[in-house]
Amino acid sequence: MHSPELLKGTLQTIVLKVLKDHGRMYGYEITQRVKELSDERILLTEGALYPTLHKLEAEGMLKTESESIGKRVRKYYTLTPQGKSLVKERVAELADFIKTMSNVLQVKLA
Amino acid sequence: MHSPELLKGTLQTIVLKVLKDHGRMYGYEITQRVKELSDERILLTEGALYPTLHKLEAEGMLKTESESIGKRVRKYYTLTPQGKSLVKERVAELADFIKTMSNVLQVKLA
DNA sequence: GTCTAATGCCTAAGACAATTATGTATTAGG
DNA sequence: CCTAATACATAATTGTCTTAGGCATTAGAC
Repeated sequence: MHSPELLKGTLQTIVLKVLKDHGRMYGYEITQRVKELSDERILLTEGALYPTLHKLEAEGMLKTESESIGKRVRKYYTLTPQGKSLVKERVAELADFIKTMSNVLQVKLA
Repeated sequence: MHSPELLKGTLQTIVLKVLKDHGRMYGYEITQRVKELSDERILLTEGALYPTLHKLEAEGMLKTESESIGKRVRKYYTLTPQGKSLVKERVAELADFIKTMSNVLQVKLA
């Protein structure tokens, strides 16, 4: 697990990007996917994830559909067209940030 | 300038690393060096820098010497042996974080 | 058959690092 | 003379996240 401080500011970008690549997903699924992609290093907490999803929805970046699985309800999220634009922006921004940090730290990126 | 949220958690690492590479430095000098290394993208604010330097000093990671330049006083910071260990840790941690993020975002790092 | 871990959603209180806003003072340059 | 750059510093506020709750269903172990 990474020092959680480093994750700050990256959560929205991660969520958006995973949704872009995978399409329709529900909250829990997103946490699992990120866990997998990050090799257990990024463990999204629910207290951070759900507020973020709700915020992105309120801003019109995501739309939702609820689906019943047995007696359980799943809430699926999909990117809106606006959301798709935002992903590009955010990913570009974070990629640029990563490159800048690599320069400053003079770290080689294999 | 980057979205400032992304910087969170990286400030200590940046300061430590710059001090390791350049040796004895004073606060203002650090801001200028980081600005240069980051191609104007990372502009350390004083409200963040000085508290960080003081904190690292209080933890025994840095030692200080004051020097008079004309009527002005400069406070020079140098890494202690403990500080040198910390740099390695922090840089390794951040490098690992960067790699993880690159995987999750599937960004190519030229 | 019962108990635990995993699945699945959610909100609220608090921590923490950084931004923004100040304050003070010196020095170089137009 | 006045402004921008140099140089230090602290306080109030902001924002994102962690921690800590709460609720309910389902699969699997024993």
